[in-house]
Amino acid sequence: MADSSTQGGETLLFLTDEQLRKGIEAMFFAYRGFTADPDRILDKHGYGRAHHRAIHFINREPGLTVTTLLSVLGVTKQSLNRVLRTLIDDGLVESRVGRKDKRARHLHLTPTGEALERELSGAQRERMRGAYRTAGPQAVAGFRQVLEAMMDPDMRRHYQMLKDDS
Amino acid sequence: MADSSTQGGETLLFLTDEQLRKGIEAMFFAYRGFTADPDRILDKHGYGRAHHRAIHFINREPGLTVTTLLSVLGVTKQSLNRVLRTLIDDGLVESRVGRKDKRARHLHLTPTGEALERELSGAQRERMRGAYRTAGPQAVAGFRQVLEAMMDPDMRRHYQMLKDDS
DNA sequence: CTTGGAAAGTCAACAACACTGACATAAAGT
DNA sequence: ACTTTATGTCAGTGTTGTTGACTTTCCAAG
Repeated sequence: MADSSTQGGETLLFLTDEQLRKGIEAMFFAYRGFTADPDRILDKHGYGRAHHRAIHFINREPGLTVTTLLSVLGVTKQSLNRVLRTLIDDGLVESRVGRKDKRARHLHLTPTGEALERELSGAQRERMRGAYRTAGPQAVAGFRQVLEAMMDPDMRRHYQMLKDDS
Repeated sequence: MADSSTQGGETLLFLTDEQLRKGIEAMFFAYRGFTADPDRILDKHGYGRAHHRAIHFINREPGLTVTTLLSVLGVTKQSLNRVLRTLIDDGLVESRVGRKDKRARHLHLTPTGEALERELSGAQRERMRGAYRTAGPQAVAGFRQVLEAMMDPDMRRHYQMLKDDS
């Protein structure tokens, strides 16, 4: 099982099961840290992780439609609707009828929504910034490369859509 | 990539909000890919992610006690107990009364449990192996360094307990 | 030897967040 | 005119997490 593989002329990696498991557990434990800070903030406001995800992607791409958000998040419309409903009712998200296509609803954050978004992403960026600083610039590049390779192709498309600064 | 310079011997990273957000989304999308394969397998067997986590850590450290597992997973005993109950009733996990301390229950996988563990970890290792190969050996080191730095200290202890091979 | 507390298990209630299925409406496209 | 798309909603269900209360077992300290 702890095999090394020859990939026709490509880089050879000798990966033992132990090394792979270490990577698997790193994902598990790191993801917990990754969500810990936002979870605390969300709890204060009476929201959950699902609200965070919606807010994040509405902020990333203001005016995106419900269908687009649905495909990014990978959940059912019933599930998203429950979350979106509360955010709209609470005045964090605005749903505007499309001008060209009047069926579509374009989602925007209100000033209140933007304030929560900043609070959430600020905490998460601090965690990310700290990890980056500890690990160093070389590590950051590798981190992103491995994560990108780990995504399903559909999700990678959404990811690569984001501008990069690199 | 990440701009860097040296100041007082320490490497400084100049990280824009866009770069940090890219890292945040990488975590989000990658974690989805990371759990996708096991989720499909678990579904076939009528289990969920919580069962997977329990099986994983019992396999990693056979004979660990319920309390230890509780602290690794970071859930309440009521929540774990529900999951553990089904795994024991289904004959995947064995709960042995401690010899020294008869209150403690030491958890082991049965052959059936080990079979499911191999199925699950095999799929997850394949995904990890593929990502590693795509990204290259340099990237793998960075990946692990950033993830480790992202963990909460308590979780990092559990992570570092694992032997490494590297 | 008694007692305090730790380890484990269980019951009940509840909440967040996902799912399926069914159905309704409006508007766009053919 | 007919079909498809986008959205929203109602109802029901399942997994996984939470609190709180309570019991049994049993180690260990007084």
